[in-house]
Amino acid sequence: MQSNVISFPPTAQSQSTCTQCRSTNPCLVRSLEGKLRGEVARYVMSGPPIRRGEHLFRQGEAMQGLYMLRAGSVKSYLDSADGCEQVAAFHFPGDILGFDALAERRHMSSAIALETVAFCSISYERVMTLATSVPGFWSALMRGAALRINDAEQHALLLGQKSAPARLAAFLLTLSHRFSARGCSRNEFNLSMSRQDIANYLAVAVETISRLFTDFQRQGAIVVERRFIAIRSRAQLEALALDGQTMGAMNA
Amino acid sequence: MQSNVISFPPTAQSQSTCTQCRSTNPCLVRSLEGKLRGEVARYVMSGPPIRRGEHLFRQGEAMQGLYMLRAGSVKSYLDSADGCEQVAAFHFPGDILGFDALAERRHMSSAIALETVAFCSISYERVMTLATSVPGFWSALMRGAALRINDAEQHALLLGQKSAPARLAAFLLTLSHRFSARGCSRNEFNLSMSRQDIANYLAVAVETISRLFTDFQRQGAIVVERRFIAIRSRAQLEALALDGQTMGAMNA
DNA sequence: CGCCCTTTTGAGGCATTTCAAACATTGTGG
DNA sequence: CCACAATGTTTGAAATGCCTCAAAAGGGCG
Repeated sequence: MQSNVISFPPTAQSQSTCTQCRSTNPCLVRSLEGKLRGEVARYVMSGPPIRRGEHLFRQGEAMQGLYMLRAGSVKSYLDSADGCEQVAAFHFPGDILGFDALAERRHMSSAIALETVAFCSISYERVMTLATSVPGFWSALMRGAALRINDAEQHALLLGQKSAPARLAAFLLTLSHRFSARGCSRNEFNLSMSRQDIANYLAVAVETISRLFTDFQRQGAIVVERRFIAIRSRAQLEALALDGQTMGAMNA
Repeated sequence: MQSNVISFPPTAQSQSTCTQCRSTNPCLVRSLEGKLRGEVARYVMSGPPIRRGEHLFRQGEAMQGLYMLRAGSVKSYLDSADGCEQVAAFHFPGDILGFDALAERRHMSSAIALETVAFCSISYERVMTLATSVPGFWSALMRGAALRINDAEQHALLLGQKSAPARLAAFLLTLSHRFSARGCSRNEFNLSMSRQDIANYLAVAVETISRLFTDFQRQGAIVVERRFIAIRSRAQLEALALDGQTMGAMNA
């Protein structure tokens, strides 16, 4: 698959597009108070969109800054020493990417566009400056990082405690929730990721995903047609998602 | 298991113990420059130690602040809707806990002491204040959060891409690394967690952990005696850790 | 229109789990 | 200090969910 490396948006004072931004998606800048918003907006860069298969950043690269998704969707994944890949998360408009690089100033994961993606960015230096000068900006960032932690921990819970059917059901419900939070239908949506991506994220074989989709449909819980998903019976899906798995898994 | 709820250290101006602290472990405060250190140290509270089985905080509780481990070890875990538990991480001296609560101001996971634990804490309000007033404090915190993200993502990779033997081998190597980074032997150490905890963290059955320990020992890679572990052949362990698992898992 | 990649479907195999039962360890009260 | 209970650990044998392999069907795109 083609994967051009995307150059970071120019650091020169390219005009911030925040003032003209018509996006209705959640946004780090827009969440700030009016006066502070302008302060931050000055440093938000907006580069050209990137297309499917292009990387926002790659594991091992030096950190440039943080990225804010404005449109499209992104998959982030890790490469292990032995060449395996693990999809860590899917990102949608309003999500902030790049926290993984804040410890070592170097990306510990890669992020690739699943479809054409528009995004904004703030350089690491600006982030540092703004964090201590603009009240609210720091906590907004910290909140973003905390959300990523929560999401990653939930991911581990999913992989560790749920059966394959429960993982897929929970995945669909999570997507539904995220879409509805962005003003989209919570019962009908299109998947921007392939079956392969879903399989990897859920740590099951592609064939299993395929079989489960048809099973779920046969049960009347959903309707699947290629990448289109319609939730027919949320209750049924929720029941499927609760089916624990294997081992007792009790501790503490 | 008894699990008394530990009250948060008094918010009254109890003297910070930072100045008298003799700990040689990594520390958020000690990592700051001399002058700033004093500024932060004023707000670091030190409560009484808690014993094995007592909680630092519980999932769902309102966030009080952040905790810095000074001695002992802690296990953090998530409860899912259907009563399953998933161990998310093990924490050792120098680690910061509580980031999981920064998004909702409410803990999304629980933390329980595996042995007697000494810790310091900073209230949420102080964290907010210090973050914008003390240069370096913000980035130190952010770094802590980023480390937690990296760790959680590695955890998902482990669960998603490795066979049971590879998971255990990788786990032992990670422990070895963390202990050596704290000045302890990297080849001999005592596990502070039970087989059950390890099994849950690695998402395999307890019996499997038990069998693997004896296998590893039989292969000459390690010596196990109760909770004591000695690494005999690091190379062999590393080979075991690399054994990928199941499915091709290629994407991007 | 044909090649290529993704998705689907089927059959068999295997790593791990589950179940069952000894065994060791720790803590407790007499 | 020793039985006793409770918990944690080990070991064996059988069961199973999911993977692997194999191959066909379906779409997208040059």
